[in-house]
Amino acid sequence: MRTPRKPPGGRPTLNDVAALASVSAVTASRTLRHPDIVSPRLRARVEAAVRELAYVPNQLASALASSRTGRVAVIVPSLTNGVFDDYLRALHDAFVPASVEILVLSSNYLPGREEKAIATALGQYPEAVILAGIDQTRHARRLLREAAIPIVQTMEIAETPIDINIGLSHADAGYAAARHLFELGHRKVGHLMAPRDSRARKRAEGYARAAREFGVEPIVAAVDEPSSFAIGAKLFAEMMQRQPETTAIFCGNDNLALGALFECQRRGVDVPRDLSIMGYNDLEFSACAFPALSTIATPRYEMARRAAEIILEIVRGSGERPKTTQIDVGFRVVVRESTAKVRSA
Amino acid sequence: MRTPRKPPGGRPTLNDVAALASVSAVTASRTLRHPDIVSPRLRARVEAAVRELAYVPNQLASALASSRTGRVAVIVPSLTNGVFDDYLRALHDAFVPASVEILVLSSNYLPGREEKAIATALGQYPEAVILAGIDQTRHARRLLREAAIPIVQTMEIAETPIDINIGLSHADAGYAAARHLFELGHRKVGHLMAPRDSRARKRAEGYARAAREFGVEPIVAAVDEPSSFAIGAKLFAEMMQRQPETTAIFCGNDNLALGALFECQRRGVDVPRDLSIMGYNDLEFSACAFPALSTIATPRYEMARRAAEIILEIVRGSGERPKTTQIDVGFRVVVRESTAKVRSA
DNA sequence: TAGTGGTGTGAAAGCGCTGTCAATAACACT
DNA sequence: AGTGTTATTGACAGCGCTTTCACACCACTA
Repeated sequence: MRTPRKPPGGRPTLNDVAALASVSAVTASRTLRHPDIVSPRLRARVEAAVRELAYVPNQLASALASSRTGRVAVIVPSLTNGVFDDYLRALHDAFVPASVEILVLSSNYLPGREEKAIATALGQYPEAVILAGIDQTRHARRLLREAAIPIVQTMEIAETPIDINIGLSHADAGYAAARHLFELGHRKVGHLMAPRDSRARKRAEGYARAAREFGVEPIVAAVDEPSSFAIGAKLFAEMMQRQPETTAIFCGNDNLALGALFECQRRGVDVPRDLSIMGYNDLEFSACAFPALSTIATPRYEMARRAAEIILEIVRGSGERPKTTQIDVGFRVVVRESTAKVRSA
Repeated sequence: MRTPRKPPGGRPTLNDVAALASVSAVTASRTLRHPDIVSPRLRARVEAAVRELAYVPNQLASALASSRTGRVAVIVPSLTNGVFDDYLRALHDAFVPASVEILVLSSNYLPGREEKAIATALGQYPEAVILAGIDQTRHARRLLREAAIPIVQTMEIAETPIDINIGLSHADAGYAAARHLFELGHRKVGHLMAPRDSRARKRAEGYARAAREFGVEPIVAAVDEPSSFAIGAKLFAEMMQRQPETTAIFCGNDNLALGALFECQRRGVDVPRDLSIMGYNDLEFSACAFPALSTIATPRYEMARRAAEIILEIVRGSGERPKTTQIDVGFRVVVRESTAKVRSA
């Protein structure tokens, strides 16, 4: 005589619902899953039982039995970073109405953490995985490939995508940002960056390329910390000490840019008269800052929306993969008030 | 002769690992779960098989069998909002090392959505639920109670908590913010708010109470949209049109405050000489803005950290509930540069 | 040599649900 | 009444894993 493993009286199960409604478990299951194919009387009975017991289906068991989890895993480097606001909002907007759950994991910009996050995510048997970035470890790539589900790498364009890829070239965008400053006549153009983000490193490459092209020396201030407003101010201070004659800066992201802008205001440096500031990402505050930040608009909402669409298409639809497996969503140079022609001193 | 439901050749299972390592499934399971109680030789064999097959345990099946999901559900009103950055970071910091998974769901500040999110969360059989806010619907409260797991309501202090409650009084904090301005001699003190957030409404009550106490007329500009920098600018513009003689504003959050500050700069309104601005939350940018924003510091990291600690204590520890079930973490009035004595005009 | 206790491993059952298919009920028609 | 057709419901097995308990094996003691 073995004792039952769990004492009775836990949360109600489908069997409890079925018993209360005097039907079989299968029928109860069907009623919940396909309410429109059972008779109305039965449906009413089952639904009453559900309410009466405050029954919540065990999604674990359901997923295990049906091998459909209705879940999509999203792995982003950081939650605490305006960049992924629009991105996650787009995913919500697309997936919630389709009653697909979103499992968000964060990797803190560490490839090792990302690999772990990917393994964790795959353990949940998601029906697709959306990644921010393209720099997965070897093992992570293998795990993803063997999962045999749609994998979407976003944010960046990859040379060799794992599967589907929607993004833009951060090197090109960084180049365009720097070029914008050079074309305004600036020659002492600094770059502020937080290199922990691999995409920031690519933007820096673009900046370096532009500098080479215009025949000027790159000036970079970097710090290995998560980027923030305060870091922007700090890097700006550092740069002005090292290179006081700098007339323009390109910041690896808008947070750094705004931090730098604040520091300018604090020091009485007039932007853009004395110094031009170029941001990156076009976050919400960038348009209403004073002066409004010139920046690179990256279509983050768009990227995530399209990722979601493609996934829904594959998972819900015919199951066929779209032919286009790589989409370059591009970027836009947004010129506002914080950048201006260099003063012919 | 029934065909198998799933074609073979999907992802490897524990059985595959066991077969490759020439052991039974039980042993393989044990090896993965308690590596230190099996013989080293065996462990090496099993681990080799795991690597060879790129095996990822099916967390669903594991959770179902053990009725332990190792998962905590977190329901926040918004991901796209600096307020929950520290909060989620604290949860990560506490739970990830304890290998507890965090399931983050967002309710978009809609009680109906929150109820749905709660049901979804409970379907995952989390071992605890952390809620931001205290305004759950009746049915949601019932579901939570019947789940018989630790429920932590955070951010606000509740009259009648569901279970554990860690927060602060937003009415008192709003009162303190307004009072700070009144004590600086301001009498025309406006309040900018986005009332979709119920905590913002409570701060507004505190503001109204302070206004009553100081015998002045409350002036409120509100808009039923998610708060943002742009909305802050817009509400400020609206308020200055209606009440041009306003000398101070209390903003329901720092985003609104910064938006208002930008608008001041744009209009040439000197902060704090012409106008004092008080924010709320003490987000990262508030300290480095120029002028640095006076604000109310809410210990969001702390709240989440303590929530996590209590949960880990209950789940991992003795299983006993701590006696203290409600913690008021308080708040701090942070006076920086954006608020000053009213000019005796 | 039998007995003891510890260590390492495996067989069986079942977590809560769903897919499949068979069974029944309900109805129209010849 | 008998047959066929459709709408509705139920029995069974199994998803991949863990728990429990039994068993095999070994060294050691008496």
